[in-house]
Amino acid sequence: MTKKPTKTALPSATRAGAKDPIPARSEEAPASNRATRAAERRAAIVEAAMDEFIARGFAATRLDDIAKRAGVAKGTIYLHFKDKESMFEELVRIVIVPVVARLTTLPPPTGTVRELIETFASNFLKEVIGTRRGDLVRLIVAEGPRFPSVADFYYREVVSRGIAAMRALIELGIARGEIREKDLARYPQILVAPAMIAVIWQSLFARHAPLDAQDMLRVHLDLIFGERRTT
Amino acid sequence: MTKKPTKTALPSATRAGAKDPIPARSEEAPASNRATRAAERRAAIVEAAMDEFIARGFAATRLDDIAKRAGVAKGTIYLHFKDKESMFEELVRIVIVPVVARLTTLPPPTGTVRELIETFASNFLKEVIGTRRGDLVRLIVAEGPRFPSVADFYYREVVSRGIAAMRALIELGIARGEIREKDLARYPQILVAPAMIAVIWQSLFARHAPLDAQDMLRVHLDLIFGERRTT
Amino acid sequence: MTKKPTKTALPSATRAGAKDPIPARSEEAPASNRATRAAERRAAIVEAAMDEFIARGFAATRLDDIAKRAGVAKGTIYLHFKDKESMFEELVRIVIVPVVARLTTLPPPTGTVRELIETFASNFLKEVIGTRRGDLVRLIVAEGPRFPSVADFYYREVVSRGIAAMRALIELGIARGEIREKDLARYPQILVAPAMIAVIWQSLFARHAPLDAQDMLRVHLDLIFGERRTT
Amino acid sequence: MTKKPTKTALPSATRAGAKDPIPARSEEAPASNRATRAAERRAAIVEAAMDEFIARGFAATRLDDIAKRAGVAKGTIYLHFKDKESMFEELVRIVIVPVVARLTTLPPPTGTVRELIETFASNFLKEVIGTRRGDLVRLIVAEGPRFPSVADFYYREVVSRGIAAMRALIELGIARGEIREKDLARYPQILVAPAMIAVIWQSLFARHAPLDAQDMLRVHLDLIFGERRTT
DNA sequence: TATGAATGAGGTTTCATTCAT
DNA sequence: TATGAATGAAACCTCATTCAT
Repeated sequence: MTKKPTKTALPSATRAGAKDPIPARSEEAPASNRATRAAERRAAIVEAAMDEFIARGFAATRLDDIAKRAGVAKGTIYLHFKDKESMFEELVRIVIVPVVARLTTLPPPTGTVRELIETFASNFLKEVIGTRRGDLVRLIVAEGPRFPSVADFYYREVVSRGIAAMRALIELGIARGEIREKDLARYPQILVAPAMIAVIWQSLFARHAPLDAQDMLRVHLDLIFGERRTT
Repeated sequence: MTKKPTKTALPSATRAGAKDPIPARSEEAPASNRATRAAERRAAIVEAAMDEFIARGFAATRLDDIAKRAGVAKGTIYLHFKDKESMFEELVRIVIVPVVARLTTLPPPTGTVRELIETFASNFLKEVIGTRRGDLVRLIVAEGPRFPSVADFYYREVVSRGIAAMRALIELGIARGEIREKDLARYPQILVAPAMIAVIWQSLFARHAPLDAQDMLRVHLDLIFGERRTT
Repeated sequence: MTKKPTKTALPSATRAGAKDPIPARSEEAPASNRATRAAERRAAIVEAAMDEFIARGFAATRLDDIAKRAGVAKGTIYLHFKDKESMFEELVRIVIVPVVARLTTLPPPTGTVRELIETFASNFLKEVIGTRRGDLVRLIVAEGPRFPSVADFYYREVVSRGIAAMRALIELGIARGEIREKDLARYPQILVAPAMIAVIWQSLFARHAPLDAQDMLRVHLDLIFGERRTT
Repeated sequence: MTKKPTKTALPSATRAGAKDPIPARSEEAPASNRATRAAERRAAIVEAAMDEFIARGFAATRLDDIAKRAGVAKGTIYLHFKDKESMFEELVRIVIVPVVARLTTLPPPTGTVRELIETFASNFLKEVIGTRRGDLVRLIVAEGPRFPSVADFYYREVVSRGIAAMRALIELGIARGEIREKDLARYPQILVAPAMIAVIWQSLFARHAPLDAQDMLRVHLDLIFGERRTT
């Protein structure tokens, strides 16, 4: 018994339909050809790697664990990624791109600006706070300085777009007279700051003092729109 | 690499006292005895370790580099710290405690609440943004989940106190009629959120889009206090 | 820098023909599949480790030397054993088990009890004295107190069985009238004591005063069986 | 370890009269001068080192622990011993010499040979079994091969003398007709073998199966002297 | 003589990466 | 394409020894 049998026994099936729509259609597509199999494996690796990187950070994550969690051999990872570092960099892209894609498919703006922002923020909080996507934000904050390409990508794809979108909304609100503070358009960061804080708070301090992010956001919007809103 | 020998630049400090009855020690190099030397070394290690941990994160930091940067041998570190992990945990305490101590030495509250907050925040930004203390915040965000004791300590010593202090100020502002949004007292996090965002922004995105934290804070305070203030 | 740079200086030459039956059988062993190769490596590590542990004791043995002697990389050892300590513990089992297995395949007891014991002891001495198995006994004596599990295992598998077997023989001898000293059955240790002493003597004092273990044993049996036997 | 120990060459002068009568006269010599203090420290180091070496073996013993146990600073050890290896070698001498000295001051042989041996053996067992002296035997068995000078010294001072003394006794017994087995004089080891076994048994297996060494020895002597003795 | 902080070589162990199958 | 045994550089940590006090 010199070796731990491990086996972990959680092949890709385990988290099957849980996250993205990609993997584990094995029963309905038994004839899965080679390309499909490869794509499934790659997806499994991506899933597993995200989980591990989020849980441990880049340096402390072992490829061995990723392989086990993905249900592939260690060497297989190198068929899909050049090395650990570029895997991490690609990963962030792979995970972020569909999120951005979905967000940029904005619903047609209807209602007041406050309603728009409130709806958007509410969805954001629901989909991010306490989820893996929230941890991804924390991961980027953590590893950004050591992975400038990751920080750059994140800024380009997420932050700058988000800031621009917020600015557009703020300007609309100002034009419509919903927002009085005109300088807010220069700092859309203020709009999202509480949401970011909520995400980080959740990871670090939730067990000491739970934070009702939705309610906090409502108070914040009251500050900006200067009125009370009964939710 | 990151090495920076430093050498601590200890002057020769001709140890006197015990033997030579003719001291002849320079008045500016006071009795560098063994305990003092040890304390200096420990301080050098703390400095070096903070730099390395901030630059690389916990897992990627090599004790070898810390030793080189501190100008001591590898083994010397183990005279002061049990192992890498407890060194990290102690480090956060060592660096945070004096900061907290200074902040809790509150200046006598004079002027309007807005002036109080503005002064405090301005000092905070000046002393934190872009400094190692700001990076420490990012480090805690990054490593917190893997070092619960660090997150706990930070919450207990910094976050909970800061929240309490902010809440007191907010309630004072509400009582004095400076702040209209009464619910703000329930979420002092809103007050500090832009400052936190500024700290993180500085680490990650400053080179893409510099952020005038002081000005942003002024806008934020305008939202809260509902008036324009000429700085 | 208190010790010489070591140099080890025991390249593959050391174990030359001694243990590796492994290589260069390319034409007759085409079926050397991965599992077989792994088993061979494991066996090589076991061999090398036994040699090193016997030569230096547990604490002074370097895994580096074991690896070199076994012709594998240092990391390979950790594919087969959890760490140095459990390697040592397993090793003792690995080496002892087949010996015990062979001994418990008792030959059919024929002849007088003295003949039985004499044959058994003679074989024992031939197979143990001056061989690595003898050194293993010394190793267990040396490390036993620091490895209770090893001492326990050795007691359970070897000592208690050996004692029981000796006791059975003694009782048979008493019943048949060959042995007069009835109390001997209470202390079968007396029967084997000279053999143990011979093993230890061989390791420590042979170069000062060689000991004819076979002859000594004959004298000892004369004491027990009370008669002269012409060998 | 890679260094050959040896270095032997310690002439008897080294420890000349230095160590036997030394220790602990602190209460009767309150004016303990420097030489006395040094001798006391040295004795404390010897005591502590023996305990540690016996408990852990040579390689696993830390000078730090010896120093702590002896109540001196680590550096002090180097004022008394050249290094760890020669300390170990000297230690064995220091501890063994007075024992040998006492044993060689034999009481005048009176009574039957069996009585002589019985008395001697009884004292031996009482003073050795389960005491640190017994562990010293095990220590020498353990470290002997790596410290030839220790094994040599032990053989010269203890083993060869003991064998010679036993042989003389056996020959006396044969001459007096107490011992019938004349060949026993060629293997005095047989006489002491059970005692040695008892010593080792005590260290390793006592908790599994306690051994009444005194009683075992009586049975053994019955074998040799061919008679029953009522104790 | 005594101290103990400091050293740094060397030990054990880990893990990203390779490569024969 | 996939595997996973094997590698070996490099990390953490220990501890015999030195030396300034």
